[in-house]
Formats: sequence, structure tokens, C-alpha cells
Amino acid sequence: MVNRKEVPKCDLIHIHEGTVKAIQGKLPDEEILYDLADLFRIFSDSTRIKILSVLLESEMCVCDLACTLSMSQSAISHQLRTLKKSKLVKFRREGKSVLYSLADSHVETILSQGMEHINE
Amino acid sequence: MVNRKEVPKCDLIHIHEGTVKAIQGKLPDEEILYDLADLFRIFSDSTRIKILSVLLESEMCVCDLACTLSMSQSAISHQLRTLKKSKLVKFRREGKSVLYSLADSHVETILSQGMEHINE
DNA sequence: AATACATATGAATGATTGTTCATATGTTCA
DNA sequence: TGAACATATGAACAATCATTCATATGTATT
Repeated sequence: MVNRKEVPKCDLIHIHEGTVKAIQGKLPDEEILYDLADLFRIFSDSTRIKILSVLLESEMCVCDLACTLSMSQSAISHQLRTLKKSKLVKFRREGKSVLYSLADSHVETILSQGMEHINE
Repeated sequence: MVNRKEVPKCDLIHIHEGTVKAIQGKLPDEEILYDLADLFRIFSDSTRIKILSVLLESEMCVCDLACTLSMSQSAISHQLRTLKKSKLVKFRREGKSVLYSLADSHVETILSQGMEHINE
């Protein structure tokens, strides 16, 4: 019989408790896992994916992004705000326009790995 | 003045229309971008991220996953269903248990790229 | 066959989120 | 300074989704 004193939420334990604890010890901190989920949530919307795909090709202002994607300026701006918050895009002002571009190369890697997965 | 006949949804065009069209031509098909967003939506929930992180370490049955993550069997099972649908995990029966494991190596790459991004 | 164990699933609910609409902020040019 | 342009933002609404609860399905053991 397995000692279940220290893992009370599980009725049945196949691996022994030591193994459960070893794996729990190997897991990244819960906070990091939340941050990871938050990051991927940014990629989980098709509008944001489209914006990132466009920026992969070229720096662009809000209006042209809206134009290219046939969406409202407001919708694009709201999504750019989200992308800014998570540091996936950066921006610079140029006259009346604000030009957005990708913040770092992880975006490309993450997108291309996703592509590889769905192409299987 | 820029000819705006063919891109009617945009009031102002800074790049010329040809460039907009060139970029639109370079973008992956809209369907693929939707699939990409759908894939990343799977990674956007902390429960699923936790499950994937555990499976990165070891194949495991539903009950032990629930135990390791201190969550209900039902919640874990529902999420495994989602993960199965998107082919991120595979499974095999062994007696009464069903053992889950990662389906391919993209999961690890995607997770580690995400980690790199948030560690900057 | 009956019981206990392990997992799966349908319905319901609370919470989150993307878009729209209206409007505010910031910039340029006359 | 005023007008037009470009972007940002707050509130509201519709839609999506993760969990819970109850229960069904599938497997092993006696």
C-alpha cells in the first residue's frame, strides 16, 4: 500500500510518491508557467498572428496595418497595445504615424515552429 | 495623391498600393494563420502548459497528472482531450490507466522559445 | 457477474476577451 | 491657432472557454 499522506488529492497513485515529488521539483516555478501561458495567449488570436506576420515582412504604421488586414483602425490599435505590453513589438514615432516592428527574433522562431507542427 | 481605388478600407496610404499588395501576397494563406492561432491557443492556458511541462519529464496517467498538479481528474481529462485534438499529446492504454506523453518535439521547442522570451 | 477502479463526457456557470462605437490625445500644416 | 490627420483608449456587448458536478464508459479483479 502506498503512503498517501502527503499527496492527499489523489486517490490512486501508480508512481510512488517520491517520483511525483521529483517531477514537481523539476517543474519550473508556477509563476513562470503562468507567464508562459500569458505569452502564448498573445499568439492565440488570429488578428495578432496576422499583425505579427505582416511585421515579419516589414515595419508598418497602424493605418497601413489596418489597410493590409482589412480591419478597423481601432481593432488593430487595441491589439497592438496587447502586443506592446508583452514586448513582442516595438514602435517609433515618425510624424503623425507610429511605426511598429517586431521586438526580437523569438517571434519568428515561435511562429515557424508552430508552422512546422501544423504541417505534419 | 495616392490611388486608393483598390484598397477602399483605408483612408490614408503611406506605402504605395503595390507594396501593400506585395506584402499581402507574401502572407501565408488566411487559413494557415487561423490554424496557427488555434495551435497557440492550446498553449495559452496554464493548466495545459503545466500538463505539457510534466509530460516533458515523463509519460504519465491521468490520475497521476491530476495528483501532481493538484487538480481534479475531470479538469485534467478535459484538457487532455483538447491536447489530443491538436495532436500535441499521444496516449496508450495500460490496464485501467491511460498513459499520456508528448506527440512530437515541437512542443519542447515552442516552450523553450517562450521561456527565452520571458527571460529577457 | 458484480464491484471497484480509471477515464471520458455533457451540461451549466462564471470569467475572460475581441470587436465596435464614441471620443480623447497627439502631430502636422496652412 | 485652427483644421485635418493618425493613433489611443474607455465602455459595452457578444462570444469563447475552463472548471465543476453528475454520470457514463471501459477495464481488471474477485
